[in-house]
Amino acid sequence: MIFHFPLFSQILNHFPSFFLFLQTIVKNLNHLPKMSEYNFQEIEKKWQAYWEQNQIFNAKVDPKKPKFYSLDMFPYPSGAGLHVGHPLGYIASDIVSRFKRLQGYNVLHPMGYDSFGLPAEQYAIQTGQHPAITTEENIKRYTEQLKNIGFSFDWSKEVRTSDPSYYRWTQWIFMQLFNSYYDKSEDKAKSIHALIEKFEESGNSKVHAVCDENPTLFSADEWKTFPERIQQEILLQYRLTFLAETTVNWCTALGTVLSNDEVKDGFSERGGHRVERKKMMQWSMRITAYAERLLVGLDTLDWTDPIKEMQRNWIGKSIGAEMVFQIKGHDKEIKVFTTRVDTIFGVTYLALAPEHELVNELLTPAEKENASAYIEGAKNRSERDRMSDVKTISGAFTGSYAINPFNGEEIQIWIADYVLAGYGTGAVMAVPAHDERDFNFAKHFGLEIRQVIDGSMENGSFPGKGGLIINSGILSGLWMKDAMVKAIEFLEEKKIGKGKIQYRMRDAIFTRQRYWGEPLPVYFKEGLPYLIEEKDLPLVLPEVDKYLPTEDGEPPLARAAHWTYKTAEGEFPLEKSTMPGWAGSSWYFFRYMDAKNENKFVDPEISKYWGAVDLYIGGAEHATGHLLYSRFWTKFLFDIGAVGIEEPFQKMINQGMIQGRSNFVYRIKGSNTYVSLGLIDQYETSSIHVDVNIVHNDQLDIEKFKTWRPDLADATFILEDGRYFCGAEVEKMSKSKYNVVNPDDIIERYGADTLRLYEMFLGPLEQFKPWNTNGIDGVSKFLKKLWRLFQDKQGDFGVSEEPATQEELKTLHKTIKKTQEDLDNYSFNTSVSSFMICVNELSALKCNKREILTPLVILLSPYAPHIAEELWSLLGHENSITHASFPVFQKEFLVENNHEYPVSINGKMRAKLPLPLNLSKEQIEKIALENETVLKWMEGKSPKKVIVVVGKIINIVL
RNA sequence: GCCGGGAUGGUGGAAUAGGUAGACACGCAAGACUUAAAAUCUUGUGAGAGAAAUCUCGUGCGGGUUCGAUUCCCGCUCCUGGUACCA
Repeated sequence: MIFHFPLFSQILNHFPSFFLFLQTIVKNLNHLPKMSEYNFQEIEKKWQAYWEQNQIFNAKVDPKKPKFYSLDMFPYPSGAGLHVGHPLGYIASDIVSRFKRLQGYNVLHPMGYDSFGLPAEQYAIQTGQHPAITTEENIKRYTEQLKNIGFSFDWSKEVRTSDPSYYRWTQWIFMQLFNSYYDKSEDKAKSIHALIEKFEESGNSKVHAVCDENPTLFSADEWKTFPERIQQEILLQYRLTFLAETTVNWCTALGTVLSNDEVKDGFSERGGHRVERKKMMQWSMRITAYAERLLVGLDTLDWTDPIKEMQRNWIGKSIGAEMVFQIKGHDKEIKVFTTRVDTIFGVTYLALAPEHELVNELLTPAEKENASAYIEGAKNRSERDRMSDVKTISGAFTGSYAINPFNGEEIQIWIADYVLAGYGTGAVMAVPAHDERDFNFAKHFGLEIRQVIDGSMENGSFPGKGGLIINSGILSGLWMKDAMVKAIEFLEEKKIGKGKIQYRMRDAIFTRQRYWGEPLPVYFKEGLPYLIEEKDLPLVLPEVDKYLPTEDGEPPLARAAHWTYKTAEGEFPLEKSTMPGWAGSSWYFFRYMDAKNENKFVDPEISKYWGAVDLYIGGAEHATGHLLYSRFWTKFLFDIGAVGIEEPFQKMINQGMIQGRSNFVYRIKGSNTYVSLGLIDQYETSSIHVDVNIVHNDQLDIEKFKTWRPDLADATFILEDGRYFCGAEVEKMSKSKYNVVNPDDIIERYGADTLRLYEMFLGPLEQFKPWNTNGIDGVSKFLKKLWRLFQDKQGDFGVSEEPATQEELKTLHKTIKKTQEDLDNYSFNTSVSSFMICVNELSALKCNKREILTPLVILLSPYAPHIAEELWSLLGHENSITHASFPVFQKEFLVENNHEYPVSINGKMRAKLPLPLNLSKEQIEKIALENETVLKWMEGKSPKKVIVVVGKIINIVL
């Protein structure tokens, strides 16, 4: 406000404000803190700058303090910026982080960016803009938005997966995987050199290691005579990351490999081009080596059961047996995996996947034409298509027969696309009587159905688990379990099979034919892969003229001018594929600990101190991808001694997505007239999305609406009570639905503290819920009310030094207790309520005592840190409130002497009796039965039973 | 299909070792302050009946256990997330 020299009359007119003005001058002279109305914009800027300048949240290793590592899933910085749904989890973890600091923990709370990814590449293809530039801009925007919310992130530890100083270590980890194999006897990854030593000593027949199917056996002498080429080929069968032929969805028109999601009915989702299943050399990670440890490890984790269950299903352990069937008139055999070897006498046919290696050989001339056509058709359907189409039963007879080794019976061999090439052996022994799919198939093609477990076949097939085996030769009369054991004994005795554990999980493909990803530190000599030298890391992504594949279908890196590697032996081509999105995100939680280290991916001493993540917050959509890969890499890094923990995320919470809430206006068809919601049934209207930011409490801001789009300038309205009400619906938050709410707008209007409180107040963290800005006034009012507690009658800062009353202390300690309990349960929404109750009660008590307000401000500081810092400093503290201690709950303030007993008569609450808590059951009963209201309800009857629960309730049964 | 999660006022939600359903907010209504508005404050607000006291009903639906059920058990309906022929 600008101050003019006022005329006397004006002074009189503005007497109160002039008086205040003088008073402010006086206060300033006395160096008393001055206080105006709650100006969140000024306060929030001030404290955000203070935190940054003073490095308040910089986490340093401190062995004297207990540590707490609180982590958010880092975002992909998209071009659209943050919407109001993104920070939900970040706010929750920030509250926990700040709370833990108050409890004396040394807290590591970092943030960074998962900045390799498709959208930036897609944008680059369209515009020619280098993805690094787009990414940089997006990160800048994200960081700015995040900083506005006042998170206590330690920004000095920021990581970006697309930064060469970061991905050199992603490449380094890849190299370690390349240089390792999985030793089954020791159940851990070991150096490939140890394997070479074993080969030199005794060949590979005694090696117990995870490797490709059917490795060729060799002796030590043979190994030594192999040329390097052969040796390298063999080693590749053992390395934890390896090159292998994999079937991919190849789209010639796009010149690229597509994911299953991108293929619909054999055509690309984008563009609708033909997609074929093609075998391609791809890098893979032997995650299957860790299947059992990934499964068992789940038991040690504090995650929700649904997430653990999803991982268990994904790993998909099944215990069964593998056995071979001889083929009639053929020297080859068919290997099958089954979990129900007990039903072997019920097998009436074998079914092979269309991709099975033997199918073509098995076709007899009579069946050839029909079956070949079937195979061709099935091949070009993606696995997902085949699996989602359960109802259509299809298959073709090969004309060949297999022999059941248990009874010598001849059974037909069929080709069926319900059998998947990628699981087990790609061949199934079909038992129609006890497997639903086999049953449907057998019925469809009129094959025999033979029952071998006692029970009724009325409802078709039945699994008969635990049942009695019948019609089964040597197994007849046994219970399922015993039959399994006996059958496996038989197989092993005859050397035609063995007990086997099968996992559904497959090795993870590790290459993408894309530009914007980490280059693999690999070059090729005579077609075989070799690692570049460690001193040459990082292998920096080269510049290319276009971000598209080459004309002959090579990945974009093939466009780079000199994509080669020089060694003493010459210059060799480098790998042209890049790493997948999950590479960088599988270990970032380690890098945060020691983000600037140039010699190691993390210093062992530092990683030992911070250990595992104590609280990980993120969406459940990463349940099987990111969380499984991170666990895999952590276990590997543990095996090679690079880190000290086997599980990265001890505790995890999955926040629910925030959905959008769209608003609609209703236009009368063929006009520019809009009808308010309550009147739409009187007109023929069409509903149109309207920007939620020009609607408040479902009432349209008509002036803003008219300027929203040029065609609306002359719109007319049919109102209800002079107001225009909009319709609403919950949908995904997206630009096209005009329901995106930007945190920056909320912060500008209400402040970051209000945003933080409101996001928490919205409901339980895990729950899916729509964002609705209606209601934000409640928390905004709450903060203003809190502010007023610190103001005296003149509106200046003023707190009383008087000791607090019992009632005031009770209010405070009730809130301390609740806040602490809620934080332990991650129930943030109820904490906000309890703060409101507390401030309401203190306002009613007109309490402005330092003894109460100081601890209250600390309680609030994790939720609303800016206002808390400001009040804290007004209370005379020099230090940040971050360094304060969480108030100690004292239960003596909550001790009650009386309880208002609800009196129920026949289960219905009829009266209330305030009684001292020290009364006995008998005394309470006596008083209750003499009470006037109670007597009225008893209508002169005598009670059958009186239940008294001391401190709770009285129930009288008539 | 299978495996999770859920359903409570006009709205978001609260309350589970079984013990007063609807805390806290939003919205709405009335009032105070104000020349006026904003802001702020006060009161009311599950539904139905009644002038009122008060009564009846009420936590998706139908049963059950219990003195007492939003909470536990059985059977449904609907919504939602995951997964998809895994032999």
